[in-house]
Parts: sequence; C-alpha cells; structure tokens
Amino acid sequence: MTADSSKNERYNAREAEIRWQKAWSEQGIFATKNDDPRPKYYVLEMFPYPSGRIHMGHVRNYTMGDVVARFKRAMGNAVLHPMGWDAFGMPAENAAIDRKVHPKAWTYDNIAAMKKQLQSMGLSLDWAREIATCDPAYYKHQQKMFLDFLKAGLVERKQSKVNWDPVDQTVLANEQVIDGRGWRSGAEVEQRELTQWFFKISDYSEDLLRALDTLDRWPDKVRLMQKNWIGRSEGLLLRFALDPATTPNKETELEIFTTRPDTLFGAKFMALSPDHPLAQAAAAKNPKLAAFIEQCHRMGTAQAEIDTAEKLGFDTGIKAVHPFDANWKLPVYVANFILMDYGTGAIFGCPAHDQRDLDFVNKYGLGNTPVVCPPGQDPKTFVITDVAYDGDGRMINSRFLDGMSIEEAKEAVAKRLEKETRGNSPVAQRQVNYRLRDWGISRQRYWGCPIPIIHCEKCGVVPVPEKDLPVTLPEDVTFDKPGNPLDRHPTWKSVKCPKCYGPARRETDTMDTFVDSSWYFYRYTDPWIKTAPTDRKIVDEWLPVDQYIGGIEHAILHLLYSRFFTRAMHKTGHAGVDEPFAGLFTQGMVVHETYRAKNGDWIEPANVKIEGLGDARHAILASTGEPVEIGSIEKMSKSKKNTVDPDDIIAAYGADTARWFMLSDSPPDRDVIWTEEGVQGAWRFMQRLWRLIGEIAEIDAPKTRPATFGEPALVVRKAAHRALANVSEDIDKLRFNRCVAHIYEFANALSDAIGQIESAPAGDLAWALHEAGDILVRLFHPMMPHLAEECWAALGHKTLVATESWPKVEPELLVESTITLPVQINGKKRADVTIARDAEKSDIEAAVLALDAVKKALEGKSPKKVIVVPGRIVNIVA
RNA sequence: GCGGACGUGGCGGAAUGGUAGACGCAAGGGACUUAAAAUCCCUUGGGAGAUUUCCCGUGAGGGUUCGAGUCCCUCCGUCCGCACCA
Repeated sequence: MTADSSKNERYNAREAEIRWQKAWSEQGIFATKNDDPRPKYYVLEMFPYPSGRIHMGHVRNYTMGDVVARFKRAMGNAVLHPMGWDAFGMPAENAAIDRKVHPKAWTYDNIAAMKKQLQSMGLSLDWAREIATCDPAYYKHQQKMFLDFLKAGLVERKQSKVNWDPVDQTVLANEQVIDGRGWRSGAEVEQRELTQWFFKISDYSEDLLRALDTLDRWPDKVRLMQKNWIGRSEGLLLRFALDPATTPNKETELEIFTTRPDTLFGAKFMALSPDHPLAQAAAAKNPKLAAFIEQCHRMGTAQAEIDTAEKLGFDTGIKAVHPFDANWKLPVYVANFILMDYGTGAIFGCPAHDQRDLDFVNKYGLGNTPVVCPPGQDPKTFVITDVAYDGDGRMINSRFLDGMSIEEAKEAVAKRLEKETRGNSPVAQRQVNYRLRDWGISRQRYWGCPIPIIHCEKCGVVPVPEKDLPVTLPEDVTFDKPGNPLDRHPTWKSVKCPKCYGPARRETDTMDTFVDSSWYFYRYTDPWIKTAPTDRKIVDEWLPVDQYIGGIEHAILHLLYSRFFTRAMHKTGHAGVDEPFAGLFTQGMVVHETYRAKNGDWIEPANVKIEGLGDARHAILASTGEPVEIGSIEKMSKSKKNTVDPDDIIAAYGADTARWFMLSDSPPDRDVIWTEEGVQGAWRFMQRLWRLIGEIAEIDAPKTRPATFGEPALVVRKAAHRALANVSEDIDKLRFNRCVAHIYEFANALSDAIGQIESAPAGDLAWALHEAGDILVRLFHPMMPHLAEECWAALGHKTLVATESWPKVEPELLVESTITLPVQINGKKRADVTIARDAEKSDIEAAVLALDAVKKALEGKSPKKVIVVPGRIVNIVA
C-alpha cells in the first residue's frame, strides 16, 4: 500500500488483519524459547473453559494480557504468553445428557471453534504450548502429584456433606440446587454424608495468611478477601461441665470454642450443631429431636442458604454448668445455624452481643443480659432488645470482670480457666482457630481427572502404582441415567489390587476442576516433558507468573487453591517458589443493556433497534417494529440474551476495533458497558489514525536528525515524548483507559500540527513529524497490533512493528522552563501565576502577593498564612 | 446472614489530599457536498451576569485539614463472592 492511496482509502481491517496474522505466524515471532537469555517475563490470563464460543469477557481479558505481552516484548523481555483450556467440568456432561454428544467430542469441538476465534483476535500467544486439562498427557501428572501429596501427608479421607437429590439419587452441585430443589427432578434437596478425599489446605492456614503481606502487586481487596476467608481468630477452647442426670449417656462435658470469653456472664444457652455427637446421641433417645435434626438436613449445603434460613433450635433438655458458678445451669439446644466444621461444632450463646444469638433467644424467650456497656451509656439503663451490641466498652453484670475492657476481660477469663482443671486437664486453653476448611476434591462425576486410588477389601486404600498412570477415563459411558457414569460402568472399576492381586475396585470419584486449574501455569513452562509434571530448572526460571489477569470472581477459591498447590508442589519437589503469582490484576465484567419483548422473552441486542434520545429513547424489534422494553444493564449472559458475539464484531469492524474499545473508557478493573456507539467511535479513531499516518508518510523528511529544532518542531516533539512517557507508565500500571486517552491527545496534537502546515514543512518539522509518527505507531501497537503493522509499513519500515523495541523518551523534552500555578485564596481558586519552574518559594510568594486579584482579596491586610506547594498550588489564608 | 467493592455532567469516565469534569461518546451549531455518508471547525455541569466575573456542584449527613471526589464516622443505593459453576 502506498502512502498516496492510503490517503483516499479506508483501512480495510478484515483484509489486513488476516494478512498480518499470517505474517506473524510464518515468522514464528511469538514462539518462546526456554533458553532465551533475555530477562524473563511471564504474563498469563486465566485460561477459558471451552464452553463453545468466546464471549466479550474473554476478549477483554485476553486483550489486556496481550497489551502487556507486546509491551514487555518491546521492552526487551523474553515473554511467555501461553494459552490452554480448562477442559473438564459439568457443562460437558450436561451437553451429553441434553444433546447426546460425548463430553470429549463436545469439548474438543468447542476447543477447535474457540481457538479459531482467539486467533482472529491477533493475540501474541505461543500456541505451541497449548494444553487441555482433559488430555491424559496433562492429567497423568496431576495424578502423580496427587500420589506425591498423599505420601507427603497432604491428602486425607473424611466425611463430608453433599447435596443429595433423593429422586435422581445423585449428588448435586450447589449450582444445581434452585430454591432448595434439584434442578432436574424438582425434589427437595437433602444433606448427605459421604467419605471424600481432601487436600489439607488448612495445614497452611497461617502461612497462606502471612504470605499475603508479601503479595504487594495484588489488589488490596483480594488480599483482604483472602484474609477474611482464612479467618484467623484467637479464642478459648472451653470445657463446660454437663449435668449427667440430663445427658443421654451420662456424658459429663461439652467442649466449645469461643472468641468472646469476656461475655461468659451474658450466656443464656448452649447450642450444638445437628451433626454434633452429643446431638446425635440425644436424638437416638428422643424421636422428636431426631425429627428436628432430620429437618435441619432438609436443605442444601450452600453457606448462603444455611445462613439465611430461619434460625431454628430444639431444647435437648441437657443442662450445662456455668464455668464460674456451679449453680448456674444453661439449657443445651440443637440449632440449625451451628456448623460442625467450625470450632468444635458447639457454642455458648451470649445474645446481648451477638445478633444471631439475640435472634435466637428472642424467638425462644430466653432473654438477655448485657455485659458490655458502650462508652457514654449508663449501665443501669442500658438494655438490648432487637439489635445486639458488638462494639467496644466496659464490662458490666459480670462479677469479677466488672469495669474491665473487653480485652482485659478476655485475658482474665483465660487466665483463670487455664489454671483450673477437671480430670487431669485444664478447663480451658487458648486456641487459634481458622475459618478455612480443608479442600474437598472428590466429585461424583465422569468428566474430570480420575483419582488414582484402588480400594481393596484386604489392603484398604491402595495408591495406583506410578507405572500404571495415567488412570484414563473409559470412553464407552452412558448418560441416560442420573448419577456417576464411572460408577455404573460395567468393567472400568474392577481391577486387581496392586498389593495383594486380589479383586478390588477403582475409586470412581474424579477431582474437582479447581485441581486442574491450580497448576496449569506450571505446565506451560515445559508442556512437552513426559516424565514429570515440571522440569525443575525451567519452572524455577519462569515462575512466579509476573502478571496474572482474570476475573474478580476468582479472587478467593482459584487463587487460594493455586497458592496452596504451589506450597504442596514445593514440598514434593515439583517447584521451588512459594507464591505462584507475583502480580495480579482483576478485571471487571462486560455488561450490556437487556431487552424484553411484551411477552417477557429476552431479546438479543442484534435484533433490537434503538430510536430517539434521552427520555425519548426507546427500542423496537428490528424485524417487526414491535416495541421492546429496555431493561437494566447486566453482565452479558446467555440467559438474558444480552450478549454480543465477538465474531460479529470482528467481522464488522475488525479485531483492533474490538480490542481498542475494550481498553477505552472504563478502568480495567471496573465493569465496561458494551455499546454500539462506543464500538463505532473506536472504529472511527482507527480510520483516523490510518489517515494521520498516511499524511505523515507523504511528507519528505531528512534522513539525519537536524542539529536544532524550531518552535513548531519542538511542539510536535514535546507532544510525542510526553505521550510516550505517559503511555509507558500507564501500560506498566495496567491503566489502559488512560493509555487510550493519552493516544487520543497525542493524535489530536499531531493533527493540529499537520493542519497548520501551509506548504512543504521545513526539514526539522518534517523530521519531527516522522519521529512522532514512528512513536505513535509503536505506542498503539500493543492495543491495535494489525493497524500498527499496516501503518509501520506505510511509514516505509521493512520490519514488523511487533518485533520493534519500545521508543526511548528524551527526558529534556518533558520539562518546561516555566509553569503556571493556580492561586487559591481560602481554598478557592482566584488567579494563576506563571513563574520559572525552579523558582524559590519566597519568589513564588512575592509574585503571588503582587497579583491584582490577591491584592484585591486581601484589601491591604497581610495574609495570615501563605502555603506554597512546589509545582502544584499556592493557597493564601486571608 | 457473612465478606468485598462501587456511587463524579445527558452517558463512559479523568483527577500523588492541591485548578473537579482530561479523553471519549452523545447532542447542538457551522463548513464541505446537488444531496447523503465520511471528514473538518465551534459549543456543551447548573444558575446569575454585557466579554475578562460571581455563586452552586462529586449519593445524603457530619468530621479532620490552609485545602476533601480523595482521609475518618453514620446513613442510603447498586453490584459481586460464599467453599460441588467455571
């Protein structure tokens, strides 16, 4: 394309994008070599689940990662930027049930389709390292690590609850429980205990918590969420005596955990989890209690469901003895909001200072006694009715604790009860407790990584010998019935015990897909190695990931599990780092207006026409003209049909337009609203850049740099280098929306400069314009790589801009000799003062006081105070 | 229920505690054109005023400060996560 024709022709994105993608791929410029001597930089976006088509969220995520990858490459790094597929999971089995396709075929078809879509985006990925977690060549190593973790004591089997669908006779995921009912059968869900495999993540609670402080390139909110999730609390493990006359089997004590021992004198009741052994024992002798416990189990296992369910209790008749008063008896209830997983599964309730306990006593008429009095409140009149008080204050109604602060009271109670003994052990001991539970990885499903274990009646649980790995999934499975196809497969689970060679059966549970995604980024460093999950030398060179980018929805689980896995891999020798992700960025979602027809059906944006403006803005069905209701702006989802297909956008405007729009306007960590106008704006700017570069290409410029620059040339050069400095800093900090704004500003400045040229520009200006053009193209290259290549060629370069280095800023072009400072009087702007950049404070003060506006405001009086903030502002306090 | 965030013009947003509204979108006016599209130029937070001026204004209310969109407290609203969705 010549410069001359470029002036008149539109940039044909469709044609050019395919051409440049081919050029990149033929020259193999994005293939990463592990022996590349340059400084390594690992940029990674969360890999997609192969659902069938990429969505705009993917476009946003992968565009951001690609900008970083291209920028770091230009900065001289060896960049690892791989892609793969989180390919196991429920949707494949649902497709098998609904459409009678095999999960494997469905998954690989989807991968092929989505790979093609991703490639059309022009991402600078090293496809040679592509992995799919459903590939036995991948999960073989996962099984190996499971066995290594088992040997290292990081795996255990224990009982745990699942959602059970009594009609389909199958385990349900929380997602498959809708309003307490199974999504297919509609039956009321029950809780059921199963023996399952767990990774002992709780062994690392303290370490996972402490190391958060070292993750200084993670968002604070994510660190805070993880901290709260781990939930460290210091408290007291306290043994209450029970009145044996009231207990089912002469039990004599009940151990509870509390973080508020200071409130012991406000205790009104004890409460047990329905799964507590004492509750179970009591239920065995009390059919009404047994029925109550059964009722407690008639709900799903989701935390939100348990917490929002009505608080219910059942008085067991058992009496507990207050630790400070043998005559003080407390009723023991079974309550549906007490979890067996946390603490000891039993609590004492102090209703005045805990809202849940207060709701409970108000329901069962047990009353409350406030024991902490807020500052400024009269203890005599302080009462609690509906709202518990959980703030600071002084102890009241608490005998020997009265007058103490909460902390002093906690200490006093602990000291006293620690010393007291019953039997041979102390009544209480201090304990650090964590909310974090072990990671249950067993799933009663087909499409996942088989757990490499064999159950033998004689030998018990036997690991599959390493030579027999991978344990592969059988392909001849049926999905005509609910339940786990592996379990009902006629032959797959029958094996010989590796120890005694007797008949045995395979473990039919597969692993949680979070296991797959907890180490995929290790595998990318050497996806070819067959003998081990990782090559220690290579993995330690690349890890940790320098920049990880993905959705905020993964802030806790995926990231915490990956952090645990890193520790476990370190312990078992598969990696040498302590943290997997040095830098983390959580992007916002892509959202869109919703549209609804009169009959309530959701309508796709592609079928809607928007008319009118402001209050008159309304929507109609494009085909019939029928009115359509414009709904709220929501996350793009299939269910609300408010999706825009990236393929359609790329076909209409090109990948660069989609990429540019994704980076414009909204800050990357916030939601972005997809609008047709915004896309068109991006497209127009792309065309404008093309015209602008075409105009520069037409100008003849001297080959060598002029010795001096006149004012017009200097203006252009300053704009170019300021843009360069700003964009560089903002890409580095992933503030892509500001990069976009700086590029607009730069393009506007360049257009102005070119507009002012009347005849052929002088040599220095021509040179400066070409310099600016070269800088501009390299600045927008990470965002719009195809257009950048086309422009780079138009400017006469024979190289690929994708392999060019980042331009170097000339710092002397960034500083001005004079600056203009705003002048405030009592905090309100009243004037400006222009002064030498390096002026002394006293000079600035003198110049400011000489201003007419300041003299007028002061009315001849001298100012009370003059505040000079160098380079920023002057404020006069009159 | 628990945990986390967010709230600034008509819209998306910008603003190390220091000129609120950069940049874009939309709108209005103009140029070019037979016309349209495209492109280019100008205007655009609200109010008052004759330009160069003043007042108000960052969800609401308080506080800290010479100075608050930014920090602190209370409240209101919206969104996200909650351990078997990925």
